[in-house]
Amino acid sequence: MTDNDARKSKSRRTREAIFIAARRRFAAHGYDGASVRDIAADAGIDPALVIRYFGSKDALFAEASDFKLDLPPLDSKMRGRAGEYMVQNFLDIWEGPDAGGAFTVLLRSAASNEAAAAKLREVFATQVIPSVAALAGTEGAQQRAGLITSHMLGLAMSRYILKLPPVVSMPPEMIVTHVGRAIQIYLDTPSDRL
Amino acid sequence: MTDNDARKSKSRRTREAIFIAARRRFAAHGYDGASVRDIAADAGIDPALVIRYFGSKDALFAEASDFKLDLPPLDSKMRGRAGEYMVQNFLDIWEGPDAGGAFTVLLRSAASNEAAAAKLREVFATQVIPSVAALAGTEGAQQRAGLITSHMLGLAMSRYILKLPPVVSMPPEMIVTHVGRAIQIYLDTPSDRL
DNA sequence: TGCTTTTGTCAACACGCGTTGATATTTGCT
DNA sequence: AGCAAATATCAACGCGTGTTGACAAAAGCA
Repeated sequence: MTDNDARKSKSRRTREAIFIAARRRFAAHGYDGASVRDIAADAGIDPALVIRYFGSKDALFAEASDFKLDLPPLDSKMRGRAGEYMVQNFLDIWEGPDAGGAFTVLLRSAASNEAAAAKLREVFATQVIPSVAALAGTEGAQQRAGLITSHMLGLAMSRYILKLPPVVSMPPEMIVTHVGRAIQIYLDTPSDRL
Repeated sequence: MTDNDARKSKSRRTREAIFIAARRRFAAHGYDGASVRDIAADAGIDPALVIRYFGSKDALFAEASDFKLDLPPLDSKMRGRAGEYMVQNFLDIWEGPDAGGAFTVLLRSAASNEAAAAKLREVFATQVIPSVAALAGTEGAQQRAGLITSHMLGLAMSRYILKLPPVVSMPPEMIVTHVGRAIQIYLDTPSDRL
């Protein structure tokens, strides 16, 4: 047991164990496919504790699928390369140490779970659209964001959820180059030509 | 009861009623969310009949999610506009009279159901890749198909499954124009620059 | 040491699920 | 009409689910 762990109260540590197990299970099997009993088993505790710590399976899922995109602000120098930059950032998030994080949880369940879908729509409205607006102007930001998200979401689905073989084995640079270019076009298209 | 119906044996009609109800339920709620009892209720019959006619829920789902893309062959004249053409075709399928068909069933469940995901991968391998190869050559067809599918799949997710408002309300021509152009680029990029 | 609060276990509940076999009803044929 | 086959109903099974409340062990504090 590390010092770090020792400093945490026991309750905090089990709560975290449950949370981590839940995120992994939800990310791998979706909301329906991950049972409270499975999560409890992974965390090494009794199923009843899951409920005691989080109130309900729904509440646990809500917490496990909560996240912020916080796209780092764009350096003005790379205007014109914002597309590539966004895709690179996207890959970093999905393939970084926190893979299988809240985003995976959300996307895995959103297609068959209305609550998850609603949360995803909210993320889109409150985080994606404003980002795009800051980058390419308010006018037509919703359409731009819609087109960009269509591509990014499909990329995530193909590569991380459905695991289509050619998409899985594509080198990151290739994705950055080509998808980046497509997104750049969506950013650069003048509003009156949308 | 129409003549058409009258000609069908009673068993055939109930089988079809079950099938239609199943496709609707699966398309709307996914594999887990659609229960045999729900489907039976929609079809106006006993749950046991569902099993007697289809063997199991799995088998019913397999049948309800089976489909062929059969993209119409490209007229050589519209080479150079193949991207727009593909997107137009895509929209026709999704928004035509058979909306909520097998494709919706599959996509709605693929994220949280491995069998559905496998079937989607199979469609991609046996129908999408060859189509792209016929259009842009064998070389790099897998990567091209991967990039194109990333965009198309994401469009389907955004517009029909998750229903992101800006994407839902986009006029078809706008989608055809912009997404079509992105796909055209994926088709036109020389193999050695992939 | 004793008492209180925290943390965890256990058994059980009510429910919905897919599926089954026995039984009833309807249909088609002679 | 009467028998046989096709079609549909019903009740029940075993199972897994989320959740609950009663109880047990552990920890913190006087």
